[in-house]
Amino acid sequence: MSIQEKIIAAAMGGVKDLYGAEVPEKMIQLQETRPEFEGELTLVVFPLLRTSKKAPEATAQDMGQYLTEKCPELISKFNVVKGFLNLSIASAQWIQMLEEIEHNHKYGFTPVTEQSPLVMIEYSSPNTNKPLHLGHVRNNLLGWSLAQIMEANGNRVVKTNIVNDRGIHICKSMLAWLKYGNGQTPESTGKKGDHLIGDYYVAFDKHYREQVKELVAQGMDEETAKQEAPLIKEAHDMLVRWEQNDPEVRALWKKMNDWVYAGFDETYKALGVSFDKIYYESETYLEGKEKVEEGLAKSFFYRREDGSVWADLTKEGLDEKLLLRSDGTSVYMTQDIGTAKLRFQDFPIDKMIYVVGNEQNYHFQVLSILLDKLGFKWGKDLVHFSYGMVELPNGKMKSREGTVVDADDLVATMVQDARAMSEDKIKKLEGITEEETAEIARIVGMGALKYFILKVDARKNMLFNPEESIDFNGNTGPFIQYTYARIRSILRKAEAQGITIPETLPTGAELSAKEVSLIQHLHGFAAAVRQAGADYNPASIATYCYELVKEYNQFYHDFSVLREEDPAKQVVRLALSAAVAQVVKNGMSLLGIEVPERM
RNA sequence: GGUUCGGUAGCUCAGUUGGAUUAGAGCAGCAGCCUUCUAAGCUGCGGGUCAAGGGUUCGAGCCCCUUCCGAAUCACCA
Repeated sequence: MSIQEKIIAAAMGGVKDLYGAEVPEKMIQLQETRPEFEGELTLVVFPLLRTSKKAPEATAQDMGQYLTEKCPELISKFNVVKGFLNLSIASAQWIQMLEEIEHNHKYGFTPVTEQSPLVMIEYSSPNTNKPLHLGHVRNNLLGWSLAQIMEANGNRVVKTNIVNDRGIHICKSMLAWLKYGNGQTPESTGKKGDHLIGDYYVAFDKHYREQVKELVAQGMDEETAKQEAPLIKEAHDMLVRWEQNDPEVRALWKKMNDWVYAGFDETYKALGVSFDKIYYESETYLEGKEKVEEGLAKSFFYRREDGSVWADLTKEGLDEKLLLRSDGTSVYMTQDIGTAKLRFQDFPIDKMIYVVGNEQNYHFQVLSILLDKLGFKWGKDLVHFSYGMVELPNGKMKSREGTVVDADDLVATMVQDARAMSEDKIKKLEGITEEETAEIARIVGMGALKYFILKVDARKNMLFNPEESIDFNGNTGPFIQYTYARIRSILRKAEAQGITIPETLPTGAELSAKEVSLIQHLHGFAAAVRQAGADYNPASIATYCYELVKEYNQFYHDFSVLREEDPAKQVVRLALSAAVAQVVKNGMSLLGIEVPERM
């Protein structure tokens, strides 16, 4: 039972003994005491006034008296400010709490068992016609972090990726490669496959627009020209041949997609993300048609004279939604239904989370209704983890204007910056090798990038200015990593000096306010993990880590661990430091951020 | 126009189910602190009509209503 729970139980008893009435638990409002007042926990008595029929001060006084007399081992003293009863908790209680946290290396995490709910998280979901950019980076980091958080909350997690590997956009790249590629390959050019394909996508667009321009110059109106340009016709023709399983087109398609996948794999590896199961739209898009036919048979959907199939969602306050085109081919929605079908065949999903940008809020609103109608039990409560766009100072990223921030470039820049940053500092570290230096630069650079993105509330659009490098000081990933490295250094030195943390901590030591506050904050990790899971909110974990570390740095500045002469105080401080390091490491792992032993 | 989501310091962002005279961090600016466990740190100063107005109550940045500003979306594109 935690200290909070003990106090709440005692306070409920107090209300009954003092005022003769049972009150529900939520009437006992316990919160952390503000730093400017004495005490650690505060009981807000306003909700109890109706029961006590006394003034706030008098009620708080009653309760304070009762609690100190009833549980002297728990509460050492109290003070009353208006309707706020500030309680000082006995040092021994805090030390005991610290001991529990320090012993449990997975403190705050709920174990996963065979019976745990199965949560599938879809994220990343790239197109195979261009390399990943900053928007994908946000998606991947959020998806990965969310997966870690769900797992820490005791869910079995299946991370999945749906690759959009078919459609007109891939045909454009293929066609451009055939026309202008001269047989280039990733090997012959030394270029990552995804970047190579991206170049051809751009090349297609360039030539296509030239053709359109030419047709317009010949007097054709622009809309017609866009449809009549020979290149786009060829691309459409290629798509038809693809759908007809033309061996030549399929072979080219496979070859080029494989180049892209090899490129993506490198980027995913650098970002530290992975998937348990990858789906390809080329394999799922036909499945959706069957489900639509099923829905048609059950009259969930209807067919128009031209043959197209629609869902009427006006009763749900939405529009009518197209599910199959008049030529019988499927649209985006149909594919998502097909993918859902396959997924449910593969896994007994209890909850489905889609990590997809907020531009698709409407799509998922509709998808949820459709999946529910079609009998997917998780359809109704599917979670669209909707995140905002990454904007540049002059607006959105636009590939046509060349303002896209490339994922690989960004990663390389971050690691480079971290390297430059650490150059002079790291030399001070004893016996540092080139490998370790490079590894630290990687960890710190990625830490800065990941934290920069994840600390922002996912729902919000966020700003990235390529002109300004991402910070390494202040509220940043490296700041947190640095604190971890400092603690590890203390722990190494303590070990070398033969100072160890005993199984049972001495409870006699008097704790400073800063130490108590740190233990309290450590204790809050479990609640922070729970909250992050309930809200699907990685940013709250980032904030938690920052605040914990900020507090530890103050402690670090004001107190010494190794030079403390009272052995009881020393081991408590050592245990406190070890616990902070452990919680920081676990917290950062929920963000997919590694922590270095030295930096 | 409908729907959804945002608006907090010069800039980037926190702010748990409503709680305490003074709404917090970081960056940028200024001023201090390294013979002592790593200065990627610590301390201090300046900086705000929490978009505006009304309401609910012991109490509102947070809840309700109206208005203003911004974003996304409302395709036989994905």
